[in-house]
Amino acid sequence: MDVRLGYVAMSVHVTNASPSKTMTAKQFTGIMDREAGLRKLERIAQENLRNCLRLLYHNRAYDITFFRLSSKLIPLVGHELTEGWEYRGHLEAEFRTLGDVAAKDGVRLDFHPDHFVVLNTPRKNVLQVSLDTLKHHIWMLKALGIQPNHRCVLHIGGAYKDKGKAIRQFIKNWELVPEEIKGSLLLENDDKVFTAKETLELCEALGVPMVLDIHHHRCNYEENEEEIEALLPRIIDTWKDSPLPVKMHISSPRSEKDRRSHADYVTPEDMFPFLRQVANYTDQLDMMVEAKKKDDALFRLMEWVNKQGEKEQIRSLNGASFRIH
DNA sequence: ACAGGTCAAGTCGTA
DNA sequence: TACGACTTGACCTGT
Repeated sequence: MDVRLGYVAMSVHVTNASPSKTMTAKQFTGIMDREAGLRKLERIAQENLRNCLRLLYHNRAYDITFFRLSSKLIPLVGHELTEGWEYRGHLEAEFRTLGDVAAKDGVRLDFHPDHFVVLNTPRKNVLQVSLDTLKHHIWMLKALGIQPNHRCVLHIGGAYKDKGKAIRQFIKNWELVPEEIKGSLLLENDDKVFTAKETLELCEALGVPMVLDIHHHRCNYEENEEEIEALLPRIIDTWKDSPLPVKMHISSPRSEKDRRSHADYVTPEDMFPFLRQVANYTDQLDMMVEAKKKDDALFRLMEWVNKQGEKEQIRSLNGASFRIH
């Protein structure tokens, strides 16, 4: 199986290159001239996009071809204070440049809209805002020149004291989700509420590919649930109609006491034995490394591959990719 | 330069 | 009904 590693949003090696610079609503309100405020937001967004471009050049230099974009590229977009803001024309050129570089390098880009996007909410207004946020993500993907299919990862959402009911609410709300948004989505198991098995069953019912987060699974599974390997063929099968390789998430626990939080680095023992299991079911995998040390965690894993890999029958391909037998 | 508090958004537990 | 925790980087304020 060929594995390609990716990292999330920002680099610890490229400094002063945040893609998530922002302005608070309070600051925005304090600017007397609203138009001047909007121009400032546009300048911040342009800076974020230029920083993303620097990250893509960094990725190019190290053969990293899998990357999650920040969902905070455009500050205050979707907030009621900026209603009617015509930001698109001001940012199209930057998005196109980014998309061109990513396409040239064969980079897989995706988003993980944050936890305010909740598709199984019983509140109409929350659903509406969530859908608006997703529409905005689809606009960004198109501005990058990317087909929006299977690019936005979400969790199922809240439990609302009854997980069965919460799943039924998801399916009910799904009817209200525009087709284009449905097609852009992926669902991921979370670390507190919905287990891998529950997420898988929903994905199968809706025809949505599933992103398995193995760390979340280790934090959250039913006692009587089958081993993860029993679910792997079905998880991988949810990708059969996708143009993209299967994607999973990996991280290590911060500490024994705080097992849910992400550690600085990924412990090889947390990853490679698991990859061997996955390799029984697919020959290609994109693995998103969710570690505090971002790209440095990825470099450390590749160092391990280069040093220890041979005796484990793991061979470095180029940059952040390797082959596991 | 640095430490500590605050920030749009949702959900959940507690009071 | 209201509030802090959750979690996170960025930014502000005070020193």
